[in-house]
Amino acid sequence: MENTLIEKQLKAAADLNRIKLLACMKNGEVCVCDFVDVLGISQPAVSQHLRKLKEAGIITERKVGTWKHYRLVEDQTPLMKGILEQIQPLNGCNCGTNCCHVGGNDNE
Amino acid sequence: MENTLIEKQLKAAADLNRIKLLACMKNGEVCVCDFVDVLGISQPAVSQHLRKLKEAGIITERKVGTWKHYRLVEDQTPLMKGILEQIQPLNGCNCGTNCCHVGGNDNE
DNA sequence: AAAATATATAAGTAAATGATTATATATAAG
DNA sequence: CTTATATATAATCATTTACTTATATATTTT
Repeated sequence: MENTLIEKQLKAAADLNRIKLLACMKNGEVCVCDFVDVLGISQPAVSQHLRKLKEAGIITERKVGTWKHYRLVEDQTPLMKGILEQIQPLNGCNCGTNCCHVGGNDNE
Repeated sequence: MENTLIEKQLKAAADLNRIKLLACMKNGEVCVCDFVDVLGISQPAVSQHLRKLKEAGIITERKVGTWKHYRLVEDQTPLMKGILEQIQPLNGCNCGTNCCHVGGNDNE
């Protein structure tokens, strides 16, 4: 893996809010609205963090109606595998439990 | 390992110049003057990068007369072990070969 | 002791970053 | 078709960062 990709992924991971986003996604898909509650920052701020993680190839997205579900990509680089192993999963933030569309959960 | 240490070490590693410093030190001790040539930045800039790596607990130093030799700490955190594995060693920058005191090498 | 050398610290600056508010887009619901 | 909802983008701003030059400290050499 070349140094520039290493740098890009390290930069993407080197932020406490983005670490928390990754910690959330260790349990599965999460939608944007959940992250807003978890991080206590504005929706656009969350959106921008997610974009940075996506551009580094760490996460991917899936559109579900109006919502967007984000998750870790399946084949992480060796670098990200190692980093993700060290991040403790964060519960209570995935769509299944407290998503914006609780009571009408459309995960299958 | 708690998230704040993870963040600190990721931030310390998430810079191309500091990645190169780490790549140099994979081969052993390096002194500051060597880094100046390798990175093409000023001596104070190098000094500041090294301080950041030191404050994150990634490297340590040893004083040798007027010089200071820097090296990776022996017991890296699991996080840093993983990251360092992905950084390719960079040759031609350690004290043994082109140090400021070539011809009077005092490594033992 | 004075001069030279290696490194660190301080002060200042430009660029990058992470937040905000405002707005745009897209889908869903009435 | 209008309104509401979820997310993204744009514009702006404050903070942090990475550099520079200037200076301080410590050691060695003369």
